Amino acid sequence: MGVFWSRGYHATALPDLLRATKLSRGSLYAAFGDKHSLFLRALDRYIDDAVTRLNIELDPRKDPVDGLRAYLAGYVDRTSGAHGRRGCLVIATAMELAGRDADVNRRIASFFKVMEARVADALSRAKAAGKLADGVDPANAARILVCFVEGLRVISKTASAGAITHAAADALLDRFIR
Amino acid sequence: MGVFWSRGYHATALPDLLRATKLSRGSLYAAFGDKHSLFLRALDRYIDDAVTRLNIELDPRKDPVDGLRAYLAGYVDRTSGAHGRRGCLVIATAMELAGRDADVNRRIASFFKVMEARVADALSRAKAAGKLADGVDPANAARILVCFVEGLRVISKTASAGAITHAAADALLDRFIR
DNA sequence: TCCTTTAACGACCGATCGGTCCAGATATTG
DNA sequence: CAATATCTGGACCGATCGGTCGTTAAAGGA
Repeated sequence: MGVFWSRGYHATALPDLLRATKLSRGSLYAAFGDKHSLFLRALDRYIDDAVTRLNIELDPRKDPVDGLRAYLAGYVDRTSGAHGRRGCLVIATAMELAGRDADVNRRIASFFKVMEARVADALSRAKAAGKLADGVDPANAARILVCFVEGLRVISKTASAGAITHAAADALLDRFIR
Repeated sequence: MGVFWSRGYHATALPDLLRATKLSRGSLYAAFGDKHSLFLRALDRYIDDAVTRLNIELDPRKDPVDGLRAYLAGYVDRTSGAHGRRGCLVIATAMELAGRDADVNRRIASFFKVMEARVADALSRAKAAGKLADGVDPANAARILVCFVEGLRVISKTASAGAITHAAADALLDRFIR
């Protein structure tokens, strides 16, 4: 997974995968089929990890505002420094392959949908608890937050997301909660 | 430019470029040097176009709030339907090459910086005109808006940005202006 | 112990990659 | 019109791509 994450699909050559898996060519093809299948496996694992984290942070049994704060803070941290420059496998894959690879497209679309749904759910719970500012629609706000964090990962491929970003994330959430 | 935009750097092979430029291999190399130089040229043109548009939309002589609205609306439109699925050359390049190509990194970083600066400037002017909501910091809000639009381009690689997105963009801006 | 079965290995494959270079067409000039 | 300069096209190059396959080593059972 790591090698695809660091380099992207096309830029990852068989020798890279062999080095990463410590397998020989033959064994790798016996175990995973082909490069594309192996990539799909890696992508699935990456997405699983992300969804798991999402389910923890935005757990319905926890306070939704705390959850949202943790969700945003997690993204800010993950986009800082070296981690940030590594980027995000989902976004890189979306830009590189989503348009021409149906298997990939399905996975990415579903992931974004799940994330937006989880965030929207947390916002709805916050609204029900009277913790949202007036006139905030959970669906719209969820899309805003998701776009914000994904955009974060993009711009922090080049510029490190420093203190400003943390402040921006806080400021964004503060616009929604009361 | 179009072929790099549609396919990405690595996935664009010489034959694609020959077809797109209607040049032969020899002529193309005489005119542009190599694939990398040609790509940089395409990237520069793409960025130039974007900056030009930015300068028009956020022209200091026009109303900053109108400008910001046009800026957001432009991105939403550009991420809808087929245009959206084509994605954004800057983002795709950022994810694909920024980490390993200094020339590319410089261009992308500078572009994001310019965009954020233009947006922050418009927000500052809006604040000076008393059009911003209480407690809104132009620098933070600028980062939020930039991340939002870039995130928009990412998620609309798979899901079409429909009416919800338009509403989200409006909702976001409405949180900042009074 | 020896034979069978399984799994790992890397040499090898055709295709295609980015890049070079020369033959021939075209245009220019005296 | 002829000689020269310019440019273009595509054959060709070594390297590397993703993928296959025969060989060899290891493991399991009788």
